[in-house]
Amino acid sequence: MRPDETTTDVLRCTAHGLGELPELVELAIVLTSTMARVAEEHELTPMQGRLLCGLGEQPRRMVDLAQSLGIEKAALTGLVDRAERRGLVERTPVPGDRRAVQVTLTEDGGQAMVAFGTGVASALGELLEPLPVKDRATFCRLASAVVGSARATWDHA
Amino acid sequence: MRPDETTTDVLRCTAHGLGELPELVELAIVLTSTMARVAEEHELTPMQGRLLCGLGEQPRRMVDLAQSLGIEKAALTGLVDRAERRGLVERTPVPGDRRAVQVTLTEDGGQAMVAFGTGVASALGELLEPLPVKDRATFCRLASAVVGSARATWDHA
DNA sequence: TATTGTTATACTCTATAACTATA
DNA sequence: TATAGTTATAGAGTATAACAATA
Repeated sequence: MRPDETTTDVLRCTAHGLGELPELVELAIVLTSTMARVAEEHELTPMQGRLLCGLGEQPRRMVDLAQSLGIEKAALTGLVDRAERRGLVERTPVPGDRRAVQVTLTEDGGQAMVAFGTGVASALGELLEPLPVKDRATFCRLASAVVGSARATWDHA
Repeated sequence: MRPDETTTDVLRCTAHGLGELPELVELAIVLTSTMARVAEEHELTPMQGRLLCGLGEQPRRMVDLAQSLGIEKAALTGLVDRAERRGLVERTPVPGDRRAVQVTLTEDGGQAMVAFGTGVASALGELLEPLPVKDRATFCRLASAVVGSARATWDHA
């Protein structure tokens, strides 16, 4: 099922004077739904997609991954359990610290990761396609600026 | 817990030639996290926030709401059950169709809806604050265009 | 027969608290 | 003591399938 507008209705009422912010709410929903659709096409949950992408570069420890994904380590335990059960990732020991474990991509997981990544990039590309070429770059640049300042704020707090 | 980058890593590897699309993935995460944070500040789940906003204008029927939110009607039953248990909404009969029910905001639900909507608008406003004034409008305009074309595509399919 | 909504069931994602093992 | 990770528990959100009541 695909969402249409809803959350934005109230913003149109309560946020007058605040500009076109409701568009950002819809944008969040469109982007999130798009990624969820791509994940589903590859038989992944959105969170599994993010997990695989987090392992694209190299194995990561649980603490590290939990932080990257913005979830508690206990939640990650379950996430990795399920991904492991599906043959996407493996837990391996970390040399030099017998408390820790590394999570690594399996062969299948690596393929799923690449397929998902490619699919997301392609789907987002299609989303921008209707825009004039010049606007696409502008939009990405501004998106990047917003993300950057948001992260800067969070890191301070 | 707040997420940092992760999903975008693989895109940087697999999506070369596709431009700055990874920024859009991060943007989705930043926007979604921001709305989740605001919901939490008002003791709502993100989905409850969306539900309340969907009822801001007038009562809605279950089928209608499920469609707006992009979930199955059975899932909406549970969502409304929990919201009703918290005193945010009520189920009332629809005159003229004894199969249907309307969902309406309670007094509390209405206040929560306005508070949440205001909070979201304010939080999104802060997110744009670091941008030059001119860029803010541009960003919202482009966001609106992306959303519009995405919805147009979905409506066709 | 078709539509509206609920119930039953199962799974994913999440948090908190308590625990084990290692540093 | 502090850190890494798991287990236990509880709750939210979701889908599918089967169902009841009404149109």
